[in-house]
Amino acid sequence: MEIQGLHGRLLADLGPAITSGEIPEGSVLRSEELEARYGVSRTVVREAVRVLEAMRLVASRRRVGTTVQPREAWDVFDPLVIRWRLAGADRGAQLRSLGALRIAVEPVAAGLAAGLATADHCRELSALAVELTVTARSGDLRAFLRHDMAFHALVLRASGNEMFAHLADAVGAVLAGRTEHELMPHHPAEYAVALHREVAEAVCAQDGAAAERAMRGIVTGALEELAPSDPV
Amino acid sequence: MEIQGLHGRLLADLGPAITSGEIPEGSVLRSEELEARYGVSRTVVREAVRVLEAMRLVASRRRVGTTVQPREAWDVFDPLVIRWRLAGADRGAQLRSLGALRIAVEPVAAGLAAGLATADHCRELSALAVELTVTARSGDLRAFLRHDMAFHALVLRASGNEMFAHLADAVGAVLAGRTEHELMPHHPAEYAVALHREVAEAVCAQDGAAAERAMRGIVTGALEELAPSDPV
DNA sequence: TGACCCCAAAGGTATGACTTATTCAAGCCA
DNA sequence: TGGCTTGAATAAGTCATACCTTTGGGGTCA
Repeated sequence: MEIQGLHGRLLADLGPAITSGEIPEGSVLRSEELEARYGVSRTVVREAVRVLEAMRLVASRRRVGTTVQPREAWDVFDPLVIRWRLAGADRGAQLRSLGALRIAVEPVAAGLAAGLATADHCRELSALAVELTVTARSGDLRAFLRHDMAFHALVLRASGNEMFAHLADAVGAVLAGRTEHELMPHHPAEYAVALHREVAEAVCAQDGAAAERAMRGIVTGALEELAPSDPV
Repeated sequence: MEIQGLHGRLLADLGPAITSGEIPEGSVLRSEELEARYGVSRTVVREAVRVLEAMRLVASRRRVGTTVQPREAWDVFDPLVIRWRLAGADRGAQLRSLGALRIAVEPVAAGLAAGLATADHCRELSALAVELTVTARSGDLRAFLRHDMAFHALVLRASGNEMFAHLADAVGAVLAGRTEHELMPHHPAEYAVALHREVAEAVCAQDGAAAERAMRGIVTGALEELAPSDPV
């Protein structure tokens, strides 16, 4: 997944530095300076800058240099930007944003999936619901996480909407981040697991409204656990 | 907005060619060939390719070349990818995807906005609702579109969620595409305009549930007009 | 048949020369 | 004084070329 080559390394260094605020908005990076700092050639610097520019993290102008853009300009849907922000100081804000996005998207995706899911989808979803139940009871958080990610990714894929499907990674990152940061109880709440079973059943029964309702319960519950006060 | 420079021109040429399927999945582009075809230097080709690679439209490998990726790999949230697809053969699929995304996001955004909107937001939203009513009645579709885009963008911004806010352009593109392609009745449906007024009122009254309900009415209605049969 | 090796092909990197746009300031005119 | 023109400095943009590195594929040999 990681971009290879020197420009990839540069990108992996500059990107997080910008999204974390270490290089603040308005900073000016000059090519020559970057060449010297990283000991690479113009070619490499230019390619990395071009990619950052496509993400709207920076903007280069002649005679001025490459300016770090204000955060409102950033392409916050770019997978790399999301990952960098989740790994850095912005983690909290990013998790809240994604939480709201989940609230919006996942219930609708579940509703659509109920109308489109194949028999295979249904089987896999049911199996995952069982796994979730088992691993929640045994307290195996790692396995629970793995199945939880698979469950949500499957629903998003089964929705038949490519944009929803592409949010699977981001949703997975949220779930993973929650577990990594010990924001999960040692045994996942039973009500949440029950809701997952409900989603699976509703999808298999092609009951879109029920699937949507159950999924809405899951995501709103998740956000409340994360930030009880401020649901933005 | 458009990226300047030769690499920008290359990008603006290759991007649409790929998203439209003119250059099909699996095609291999060699740098040398692109240099010749566009009469530009290695530098320029490489920078353009690097950006396309960041969008996951292509992947380059040594000894092989730059391969066009399958559409499932594309970063479908990238603003440029969205624009290119809307402008090309994929227009229909892209509009349906975005329609579903609107159904998911806009009601939630309206609900959040009700809890966060400032007095200024409220004033502007109410003013836009009035404009919508007037221009709908007079049949001035161009002005109606302009205010409609402003209305939805404002709600998304007022939601306080940066990811929602960034969808404003995409939503605007959907609305614009609808008008451009004569998919609108000459006089926008009165029920839709009434729902816009309801959203404005609910947001001003800080009634999140009502705002969400009214907005849901708008977006589901919009999608049904667009594709009565298949709401994916 | 299969394992191994070698080479050519294509991208990756480095570098120097040159071009072009843009800012900033000095100078000029009103 | 104030605004306008002009010119020089600067940093990005482009080009051409040379060389490095990886890797797929074909050929060889056991």
